[in-house]
Amino acid sequence: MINYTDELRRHNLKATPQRLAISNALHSSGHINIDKLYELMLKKFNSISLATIYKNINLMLENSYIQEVKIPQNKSVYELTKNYHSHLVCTKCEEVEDIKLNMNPILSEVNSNSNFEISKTDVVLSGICKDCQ
Amino acid sequence: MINYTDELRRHNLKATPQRLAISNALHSSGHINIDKLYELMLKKFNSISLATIYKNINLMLENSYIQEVKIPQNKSVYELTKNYHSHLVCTKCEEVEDIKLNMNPILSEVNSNSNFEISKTDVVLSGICKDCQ
DNA sequence: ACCTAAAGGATAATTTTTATCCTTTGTAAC
DNA sequence: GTTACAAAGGATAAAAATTATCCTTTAGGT
Ligand SMILES: [Mn+2]
Ligand SMILES: [Mn+2]
Ligand SMILES: [Zn+2]
Ligand SMILES: [Zn+2]
Repeated sequence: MINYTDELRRHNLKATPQRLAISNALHSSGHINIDKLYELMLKKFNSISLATIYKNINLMLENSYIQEVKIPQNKSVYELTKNYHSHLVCTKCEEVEDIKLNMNPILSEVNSNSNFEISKTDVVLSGICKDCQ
Repeated sequence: MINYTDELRRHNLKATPQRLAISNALHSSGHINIDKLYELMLKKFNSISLATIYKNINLMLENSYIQEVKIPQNKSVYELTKNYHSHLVCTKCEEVEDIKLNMNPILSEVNSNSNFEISKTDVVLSGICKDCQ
């Protein structure tokens, strides 16, 4: 149970109990979609509003406290902002893993092939995870 | 104005006028989202139903006639299925370009770092396109 | 302790997507 | 070319997802 009060404030977000709980849910799940997050939050706050979830997710995204990861053929998942990394998505169990990949080969390839100035790379690799094979 | 009759049938899709028009819209735009596609189609069929657009996009996806590309912070775009490639997205003009990238460096990196069996890679590079810089 | 802008909850409204139902049509068999 | 029929289109209702509104509560600064 990490205390995210300071981290929230650093992103100009008031440290409400709901936000602290969302932070911990994101931390312990790693990556989670809106519906699952709402389910989890209902266990802690039996009358939390779905609107509160949406409002917070959107505000946290605006303030870069969290990031959205778009998953092929599935709902987006959200995670606490961390150092740049790519994602592995298991098509069986739907689990999302972080993986640190060196993007230099790709970035230099783009550089030599086009005049595009890249500012962000989103890489999602789909397949079967260790546990599912 | 390419005739997509055979290509549609190859994917077990009846060649209706609406589907032929959708095919051509996808071909000439390269990548297009649902709303823009609907706008374009309305010009050709002034009474086409939005439901027809959705039904066809979903069926075409199921039959692998088209592919969805999830764009960070934006709506998904759709394209006719072609050989594997990655995407460049301009954050200014929103244009989506295809780019052929060699994924081997990444695939081998994953192989040495984990037991994940990759079957598909989705790479979206965001930045500023040639025309916008 | 007090003040106030911001956040939460309840819920309405809006937007997005899917389902339904009836009419029309693409296409295969004759 | 005609026929037959499953499939597709259009209109629209329904459902699902997301956002807005409004009033109450509260976090955090003074
Ligand atoms: Mn991650
Ligand atoms: Mn493409
Ligand atoms: Zn798995
Ligand atoms: Zn551009």
